[in-house]
Amino acid sequence: MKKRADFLRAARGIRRVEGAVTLETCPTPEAEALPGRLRIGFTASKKIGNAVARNRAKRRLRAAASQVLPLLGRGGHDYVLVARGTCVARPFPALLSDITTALKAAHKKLDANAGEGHA
RNA sequence: UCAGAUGGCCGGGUGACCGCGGGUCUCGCAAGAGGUUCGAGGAAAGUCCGGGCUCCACGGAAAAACGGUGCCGGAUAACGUCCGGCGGGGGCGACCCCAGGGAUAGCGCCACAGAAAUGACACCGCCUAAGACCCUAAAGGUCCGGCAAGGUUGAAAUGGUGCGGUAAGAGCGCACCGCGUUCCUGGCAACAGGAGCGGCUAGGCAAGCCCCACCGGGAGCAAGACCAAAUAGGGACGGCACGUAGGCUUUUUCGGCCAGCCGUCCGGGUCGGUCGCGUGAGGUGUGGGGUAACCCGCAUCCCAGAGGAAUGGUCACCCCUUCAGCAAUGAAGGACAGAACCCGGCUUAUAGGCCAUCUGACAUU
RNA sequence: CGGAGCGUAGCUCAGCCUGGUAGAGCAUUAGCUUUGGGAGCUAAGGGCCGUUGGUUCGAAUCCAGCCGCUCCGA
Repeated sequence: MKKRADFLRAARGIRRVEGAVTLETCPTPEAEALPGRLRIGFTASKKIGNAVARNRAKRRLRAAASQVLPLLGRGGHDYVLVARGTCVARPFPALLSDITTALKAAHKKLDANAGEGHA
């Protein structure tokens, strides 16, 4: 994801804080959606540090997401990973587990919401 | 062995996989794909100095104002930097620290204390020799005076110590030290040493104002150069409208100028783009000069560069640190920090480690 | 990129230029006043002057280096 509007829409969706990351997700809008495709974005604010630290945080998140999301991600959804303060110092396996648990929790909540909607 | 001093260097290593930015080659109409190569630092930081580069101003320049520098010599493109000396201070020593010109150009300040804080002074004191007086046998007392040794204060008191000298004293005289000055010797010089003279007249503060010498024109890569949309506006040429409507020429007539529409061309500027932009006060090796900073010759290499964004991630083994453990081993961690026009310095941050030279103490031979 | 200014008591500021004693208001504490509180009056406590060096006999003050903050110009 590149556009600011996409990030804002995801921020209004489901939020889940876990360890060194914040996960935000929502369904991809109809106009942008392709069957089976999920979209992902990364955010690192100035709280993380200078440009080097921010970029490193985003790179680590990108590396971790490329391992986790092909297994657990759902098509037709947008995901935003926000780096938190300890993201650069966090061990890589811990980062992976953070994203995994955040994803599972978010999906559970998503299913519950969908159930209510249908009922 | 312990404790130090100085100078220099490194700032994790190797391999595998997956990525990112620039250049280049191939394929492709293009989007892009693939190959190949390069891709952070000693401080890239703070922006405290100096320079290159670019534009502006200017007759070479000089002066005023303002700011800066401040022992001497050298290095350098230049510097407030560096090197070597000198002087002062600290340390047993290796060595370290110093904004270190001028206080007889002038102004100003020196709290409290103290008699007195600078055209020095006389509180406690010291002395009665000479002069006058009282009493007189003498001693003594008073006046007129002389003195600054001793005491007290303070950061600092017109130099210090000793001897002579004296009524008591005083550079009053002498010796040594300090200070000033003249000459001689050594040194490029700062300065050092020696001799003579002055007798002390010259307290401290210039990181108070100031004086003297030297330096500085101003701005900064968002500098600056080039290419160049749409729209609005400007100019030139041609055509249309053609004597009606508008403005100016004080008013009216005449006349003149401006103003309308269309087309072509031109130039300026905005959005945007390109260059500036890395062959350089360059790196490495080597030979030479110099005590050194540094300089010269030869060979060789091309070595980041963007839009603010790239220069990384993961794993394995090794290295180091901490913790646990008898050990095997296990766990946790790996400094300060990230180019943006460039270079020379300064300053500040920095886990840990390596090398060289030197000093002191102790022990052994 | 270039320049200017400010850090002093819990808070807001003087004092710095021209160096020797850090002070004011609010706040705090105690007492008086009031039936009690507020207001008022009186008194007290509270500061290594941002930090590290230097100059000086002596530094909040002068000088330099850092740290933090604010403002201005391009």
